[in-house]
Amino acid sequence: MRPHAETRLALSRTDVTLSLRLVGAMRDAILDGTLEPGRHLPERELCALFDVSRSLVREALQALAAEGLITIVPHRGPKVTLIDRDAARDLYRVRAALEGLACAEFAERADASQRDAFFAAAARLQTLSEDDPPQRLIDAKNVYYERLLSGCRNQTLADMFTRLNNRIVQLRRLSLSAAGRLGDTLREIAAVVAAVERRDPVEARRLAELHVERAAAVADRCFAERQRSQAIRNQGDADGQGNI
Amino acid sequence: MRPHAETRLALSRTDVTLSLRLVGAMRDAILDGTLEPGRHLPERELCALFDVSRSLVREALQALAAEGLITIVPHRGPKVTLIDRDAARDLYRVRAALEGLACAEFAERADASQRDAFFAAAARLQTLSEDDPPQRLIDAKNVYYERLLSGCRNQTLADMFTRLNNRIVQLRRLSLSAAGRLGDTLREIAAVVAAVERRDPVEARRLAELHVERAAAVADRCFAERQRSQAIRNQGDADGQGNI
DNA sequence: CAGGTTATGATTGTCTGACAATCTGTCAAT
DNA sequence: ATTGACAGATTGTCAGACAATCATAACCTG
Repeated sequence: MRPHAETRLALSRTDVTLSLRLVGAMRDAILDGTLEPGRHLPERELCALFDVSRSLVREALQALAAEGLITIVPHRGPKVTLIDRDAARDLYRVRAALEGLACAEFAERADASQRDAFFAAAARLQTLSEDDPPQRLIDAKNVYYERLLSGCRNQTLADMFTRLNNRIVQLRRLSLSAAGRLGDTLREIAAVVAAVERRDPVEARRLAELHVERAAAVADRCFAERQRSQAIRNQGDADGQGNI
Repeated sequence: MRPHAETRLALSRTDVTLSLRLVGAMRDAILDGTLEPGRHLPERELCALFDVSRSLVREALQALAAEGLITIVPHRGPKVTLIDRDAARDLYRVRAALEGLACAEFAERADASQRDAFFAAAARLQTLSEDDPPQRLIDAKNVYYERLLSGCRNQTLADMFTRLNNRIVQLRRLSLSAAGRLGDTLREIAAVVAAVERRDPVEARRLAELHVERAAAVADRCFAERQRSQAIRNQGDADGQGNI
């Protein structure tokens, strides 16, 4: 399993089948907001949209449902999972634990080149400001996490974190735009990176958890505001998503 | 989402369709070892085994693959995921983080009845000894975890932990039988429960993590022994499972 | 008009059969 | 023994069919 010389030469066995590409395409469409949260997704519509047969659509739906990105209610069809305030809180708490673990693992296990790559991504992140286009920020953060996870040498952690993060993406679209938050974010991350740099897993973990908790608080405040402004007009579709 | 009175009366919308029952049946078959780890699973064989069509089998396979219980290599078909030593280590590290979080959350958020139920399960666990049939031990542990998770009031955490635990089950079949381990296990758990009882989330978390780390060490030792005894006879199917 | 009932259309759940693409193993040829 | 070609088995993908169920509109009935 550990990459030997030959492993580098092997062509990727993934992404060859239509099935896999479909799952990827649907996932992307959900993550980038093309398929909005809460949206109902009739199978035939998906067939037309991606130009594949119903079999493939249904297989892909099963996979995405297992990832939590869509929610299937029997006989009623799939919907893009909608995250309410409580669910968001839940997600962030788990994320705090996983991100903390990731930072600790990285601090302990990453090799020199993985550390270099990670610090480079962290430095790149610090150069950004609120004026930059949001996509650039998102990309930079993705690279940062990608390298963090790859240095952990823990595939299970990487998979679980990535999935969790995917589910949170739609929230970030709201909470990241919170005014003045970027500065705090970068400071918090810098502290984490510093701890990682001096190979202090305990402190890296603590700071990473703190960072996520702060982000969660911001997100929760966004929910509170949205809730207040939207008043009491939405009770029809507020449920129907808890039991994934 | 929070269980109100009506929620208790609602009939489970789940488990009605054949599809869902199939996934459950296949999951059970993997967890109880009927389908051994590493075993190749041709679709037609599964069709015959569960008496359903290929469509359903393929959908179920997608779901289980997303859970990590089976591994699908394109054009080569599905296999029951085999967990090697490194993967086991990875799983246990994540589990330590999640179990620690769960205990902390429970200590902070469980209500009186959830605490009662949990303590009862913990007490039941303490009554067991190495002489009891292993199935009874497994059942008791399952109840313990079930109540722990339900008291966390965090569905995401419950789902992720349950899945992780499912993947670890096949390991437990080996490591739990480690001689003399049960006493330690029970002592460690008792310490966790005590911390939960006095509502000390920080300590509960620390002790839970410690407990899982100990279990991981035992499992790793089992791997080391098995590796030494099995020598070098298995290189044909040792790989083929890293990239889930 | 309110409230419940039935008919209707749309969507999902499940099966079957088909065929191309790909893998695995065999067997002959060098 | 290595190479190459071939055959059988398995997966990947599609299309079509029909029953079960849901959502809704039309319909009674009081």
